[in-house]
Amino acid sequence: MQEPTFLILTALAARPLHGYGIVQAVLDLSGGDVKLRPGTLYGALDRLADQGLIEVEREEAVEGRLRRYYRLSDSGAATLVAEVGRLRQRASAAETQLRQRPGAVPGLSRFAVFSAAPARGAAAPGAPA
Amino acid sequence: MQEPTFLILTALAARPLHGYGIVQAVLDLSGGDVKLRPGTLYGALDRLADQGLIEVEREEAVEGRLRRYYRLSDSGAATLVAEVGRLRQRASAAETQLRQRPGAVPGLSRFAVFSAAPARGAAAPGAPA
DNA sequence: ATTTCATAGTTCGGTTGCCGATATATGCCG
DNA sequence: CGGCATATATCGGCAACCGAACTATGAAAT
Repeated sequence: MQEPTFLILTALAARPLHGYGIVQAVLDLSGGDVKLRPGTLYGALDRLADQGLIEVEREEAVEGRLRRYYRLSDSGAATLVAEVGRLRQRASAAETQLRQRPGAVPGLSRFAVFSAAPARGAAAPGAPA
Repeated sequence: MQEPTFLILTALAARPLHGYGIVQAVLDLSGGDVKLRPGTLYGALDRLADQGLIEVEREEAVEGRLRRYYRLSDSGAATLVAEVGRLRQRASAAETQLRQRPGAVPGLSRFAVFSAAPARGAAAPGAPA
């Protein structure tokens, strides 16, 4: 599963949202670095609905504009939970490997490798761009 | 960055490997669920070398068979570290959202949502397939 | 002796999912 | 009145991955 798809499921995990609401939620959840394009969003929405991971909850007409609300299905939630485990496992595996890297300083992992709050664009100390 | 690419960088983080060695390392690191296809592997290797994330360390001829060893560059290591932070952030965001999900039992997160060891194929308790 | 498997790499066609642009429509703000 | 935020639909193109076929050697199994 790719990042945009993962973030769409994530956005819908807390509550049903309509397309544009998903765009905003994903922007927020990703810390501002993933802005879903219409082609990505509606393509993914159709695909995920086909796969049964999400469902149309209801359709609302607000001021002439259509709002189609999507809800995460139970199967979608289970898929997302599995995917979270997968991401965590991948992150741990990479970290373990990086610690064995020639030149790696074992005791410095809590400085060099952050565990949350990515601080986008911040280079690892001592690691050249 | 997609999963196969991430795992290739991960495999090379500890030490240089040749193509076939990467396939085995990725299989191991992913807990057996990612078996790199040749098309994926050699395509990714060329691309990553172009991007400067990996470098050819040396070429060896063992019993008529060529072995081309690749090494993770400093820039590749920095990219991988950033990617690990990204994965962790995504995982946390999804978990936070899932806890707000209608029907989610707050105190049950350590049962329902595992933090490591995905246990592939295991459904979330109470969640239908 | 021959087949099969593991190792090791190359190439090519096909599919999927994402990107980017365009289009449509309404209401608000300057 | 033009631009912006809201809201969805659609289309062409591309990048990355998948799957299969091919070459080649040595070891193990039949």
